[in-house]
Amino acid sequence: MNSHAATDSWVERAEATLAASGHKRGGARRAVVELLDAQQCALTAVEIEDALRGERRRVSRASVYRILDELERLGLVQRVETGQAMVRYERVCEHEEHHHHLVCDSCGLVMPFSDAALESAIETLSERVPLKVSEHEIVLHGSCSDCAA
Amino acid sequence: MNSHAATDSWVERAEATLAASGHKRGGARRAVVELLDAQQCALTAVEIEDALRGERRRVSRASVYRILDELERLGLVQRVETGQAMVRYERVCEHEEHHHHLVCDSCGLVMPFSDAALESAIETLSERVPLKVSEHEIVLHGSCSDCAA
DNA sequence: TTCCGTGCAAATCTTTTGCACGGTC
DNA sequence: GACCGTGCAAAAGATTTGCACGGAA
Repeated sequence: MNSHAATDSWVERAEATLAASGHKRGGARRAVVELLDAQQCALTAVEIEDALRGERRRVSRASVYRILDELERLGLVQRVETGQAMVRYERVCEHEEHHHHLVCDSCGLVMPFSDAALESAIETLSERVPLKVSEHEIVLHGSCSDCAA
Repeated sequence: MNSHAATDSWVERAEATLAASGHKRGGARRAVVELLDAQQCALTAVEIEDALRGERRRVSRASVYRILDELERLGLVQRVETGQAMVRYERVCEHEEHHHHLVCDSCGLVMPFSDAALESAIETLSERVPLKVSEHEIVLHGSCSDCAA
């Protein structure tokens, strides 16, 4: 029934990957997965808990952390370290442009950005470095338009 | 006696900046400053505490955090988020090349690197982005030569 | 029926804070 | 002598873990 076309949504891929790795379904995890799929940018565990409490169904914070942990292990989400108190998480899309983050140190706003020149510099660089590079994270800090005004 | 030439060491600049901002001297802070000056790369608060316990003089962890916090506020050290449990800190040198970090996710090793093309990509990019960029942090994750072997 | 997913509460770990004492200016 | 720097212990905040129950297979 399910297609395996390149247009599969992230939710579908997540569910499939979870099933393939021997997980049963669960209401809390489904809610988290659907919430993450609807996001523009990275969320903290607490933000996820709060969003779900109002919207879909209540999910305990412990479950949020456990679910994020498992999704990360399966490569479905990635951690984003913004230098703020809490770690953020966002879905990893196969067919989408790789992006990084802008952080406003004044109000905490986090925005995504992407830049081809930057990616290419990273790629070139990765081969000259004494590390078998698997991932990279870039965060620009500063003041957003509102805060700089 | 002290010169103010461009060859002033980081320790000297740190002491001068601290004095200028109204700080008295203190044995714990001097020990932390000297330890940081001797480092090749970023340390955690706990690593600093441990290193000092053996070497110079015992410094309480609370003091380590307070000292790092103050040094960061004065622009003398910078935080490095490696995605590991604890934040790392390293001195900021005026006359030294800006650098970033390689992190081995397997053994935790942290190494510095620098790359002109990367910096230039960041610089160009910073002007096109909806954020008044003040700093940037780049971390490459992977396996070091030992762990990849 | 078996075992996983989840909630709750307690534990753990990192970082911060309150308070008192001793040193610097 | 006034005030800052520091240690100690407790607090605070984020994340993890132990345990028991209910739901999925």
